[in-house]
Amino acid sequence: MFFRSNGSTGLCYSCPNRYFRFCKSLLNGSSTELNAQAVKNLAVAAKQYLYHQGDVNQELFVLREGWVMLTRVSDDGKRQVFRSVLPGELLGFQQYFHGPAIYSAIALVDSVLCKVPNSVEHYSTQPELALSLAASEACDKMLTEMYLGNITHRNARERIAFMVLEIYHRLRLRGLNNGYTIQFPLKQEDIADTLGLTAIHVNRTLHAFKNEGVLQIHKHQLTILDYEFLYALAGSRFESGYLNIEWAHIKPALSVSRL
Amino acid sequence: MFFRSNGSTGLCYSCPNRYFRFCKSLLNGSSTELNAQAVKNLAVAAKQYLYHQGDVNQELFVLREGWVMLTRVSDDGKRQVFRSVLPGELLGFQQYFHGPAIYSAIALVDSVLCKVPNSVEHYSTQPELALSLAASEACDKMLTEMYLGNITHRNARERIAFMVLEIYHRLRLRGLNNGYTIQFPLKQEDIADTLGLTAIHVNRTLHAFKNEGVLQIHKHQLTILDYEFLYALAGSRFESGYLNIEWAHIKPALSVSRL
DNA sequence: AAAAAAAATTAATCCAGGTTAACTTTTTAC
DNA sequence: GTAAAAAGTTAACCTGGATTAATTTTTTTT
Repeated sequence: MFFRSNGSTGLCYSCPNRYFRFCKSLLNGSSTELNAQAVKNLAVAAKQYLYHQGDVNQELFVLREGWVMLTRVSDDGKRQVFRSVLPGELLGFQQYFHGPAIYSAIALVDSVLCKVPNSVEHYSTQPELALSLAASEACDKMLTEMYLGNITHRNARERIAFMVLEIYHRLRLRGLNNGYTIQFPLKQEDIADTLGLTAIHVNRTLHAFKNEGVLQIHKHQLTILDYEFLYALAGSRFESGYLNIEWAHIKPALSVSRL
Repeated sequence: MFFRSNGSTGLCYSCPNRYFRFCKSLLNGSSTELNAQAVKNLAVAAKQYLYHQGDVNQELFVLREGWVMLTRVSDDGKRQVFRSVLPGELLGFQQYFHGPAIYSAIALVDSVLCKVPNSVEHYSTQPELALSLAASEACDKMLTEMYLGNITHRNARERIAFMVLEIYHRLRLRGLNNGYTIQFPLKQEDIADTLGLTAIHVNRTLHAFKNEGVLQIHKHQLTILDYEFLYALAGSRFESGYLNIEWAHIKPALSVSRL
């Protein structure tokens, strides 16, 4: 990991994430010194932890590029995967600044993060930023609630269909798809620990999907072969389109056109 | 439902929830006109909906007294229970003000809510309030994540043990317990729809707990008979005590003493 | 390029919790 | 106070996904 200041080069002004809510608030801030100019970049190599559960004094980051996974091992030794953090999303906010982290953050591919100012004083002078933070937390909460709804009362095929579509759509809104193909660094065990299944059953299900011509994963590339089928399996979870409320309002052009 | 203004009577100043973070911020606000004085009370009878999924222009509330449950029926007809809202907690915030609600809010017992100011302009003049909002969302997110972790990879007994302890502790922090007994308006079907079980299996499990002298529910009163046993079942979820981080910091005296 | 480690694959067996179908008790409505 | 509806209870049977165990493929390290 290394830090590089963004102050003089003003990387924010050409960042592909600059239209995402929190970044926009940073750039719109009345005091550039406390906002975009104060952002520092941080490179993290694949498989490196950004921080570990229990760490204190953690910073607030926006993922600039790459893929970060939030995960936690509980006392009974079981591992829970909370979610993936995709470019433009915040990570590291906690209700109490500098309290211990409840989960670890690991970069699954080479990633670049932006460390952003995070102090009560800072937010006091930038109320819009504090509100963006609340919106970001509300968005994460909604995503978590969707997963909760997906996992309670739905079977393995439906869960996996949901997860694949959810991630596909989140990447597509960022233009990070190539048709129906996306980069997909999650292992089968990661999928299992996200959905409350065993890696073995995830394997069985993915294999069935491949045989049925629904979906295939090969060398960290995921291709959706039968979108309609997946949608029919997972669809009722997307009904109100609340998955992408935030992004849709920010990058409307991207959210519908490109495929 | 009826509204009553809080302005002249200043109900906030004697409210038992006034030390909870969001309310404290309201009371601390520089402009009392825009804060505590602007709060309006709203009474909702048991079994009445406060709002329905899909409703737009919903307001932001703090639950003053009572019990509100957040629930949603998805396209496939299945019902998901998200969580219970207990006194002092916020409900109704969404990333986009006045966007459609993703779930319904129903009062399970006669309840009183406080409608609080909720507009961009308002938060702009009260950055501390916006930050409290972010903290509240982060707290909800954490609770949802805990449930997600509880439900993935844990069996029915453990899930129910967790849920009972979680709710018991949240009530106890508010002094809303009577020893090991609490008011418990949730039906077995509500528990099932929260935990991803069937009502029948919840019934079986609760019955077993009763026979084992662990726990009993009778006439909407829940009594924990063997706390240690429940804790051993659900315990590893409480390990870092992050359940009550927010409250512990605000009402430390209550959180440990009374039982 | 070889060795070691990690991840994916496959099969056999088993059980926690779902499903269906009564039936009983409690609560609500009139 | 009675009827109707809702909630809780119980039992029999069944299945989706867990468990265990072994093997193959891929990735990483040296």
